[in-house]
Amino acid sequence: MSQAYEKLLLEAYRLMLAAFGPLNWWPGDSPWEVMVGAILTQNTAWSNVEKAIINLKVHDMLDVSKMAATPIEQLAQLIRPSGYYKQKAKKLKALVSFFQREYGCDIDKMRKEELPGLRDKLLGVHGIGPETADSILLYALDKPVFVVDAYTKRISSRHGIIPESYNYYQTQEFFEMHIVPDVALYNEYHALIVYTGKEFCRPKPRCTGCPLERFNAEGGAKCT
DNA sequence: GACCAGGCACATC
DNA sequence: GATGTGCATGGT
Repeated sequence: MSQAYEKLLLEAYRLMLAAFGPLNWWPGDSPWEVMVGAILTQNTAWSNVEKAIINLKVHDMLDVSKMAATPIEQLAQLIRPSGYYKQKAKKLKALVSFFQREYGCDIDKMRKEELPGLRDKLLGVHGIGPETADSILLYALDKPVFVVDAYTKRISSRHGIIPESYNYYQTQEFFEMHIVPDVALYNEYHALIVYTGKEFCRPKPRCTGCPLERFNAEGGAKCT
């Protein structure tokens, strides 16, 4: 483990936490709601996901067996505000089947499973890719997995911490290599990155006021 | 009206 | 294994 990167990443965390945190993620009342939210938020603003989840709740559809019994077209209409609604309805159905088949809808049974295997099983479900799998592992199942998203890559590459060319797994390995595996820490770290990214690290950057401005100078890299 | 949002599956090379 | 494309709503 590189001491320098360890220190750098903890300092970035400290700065973001001082500015915004703690954020107490994931916004959801139950592990199942977290899993559903993880699908719905794919490439979508969370405000739109909230509308879809409210629809599900109002129709008493945030329930595994009821979701299973509901026609996919009806499910799709309920989640329409979250965008890509036909695809996401199919993905939710796949998640429901998986949760029923593998765990009998028992979240504790799922939580007891070991990491490499559990992750691979999630990745085998239609609609669950690396980020969705890791979000579920960390935020619904309390596994010490560092979640990488567009903001994670953008922020860390703009600050010169990782090369822009790093893919999901290279980025994840870097963070997990330099930050001690701790569920609460990984939880808050990812939340802070997303929050900071939303505010200050958009594709067309305007980084004034970013809590990592001081970090720029110290790290020798600019958020351009 | 353009751009963006807490990706993924699938086709193609 | 890397790269390109379709998917869709709602806020700024």
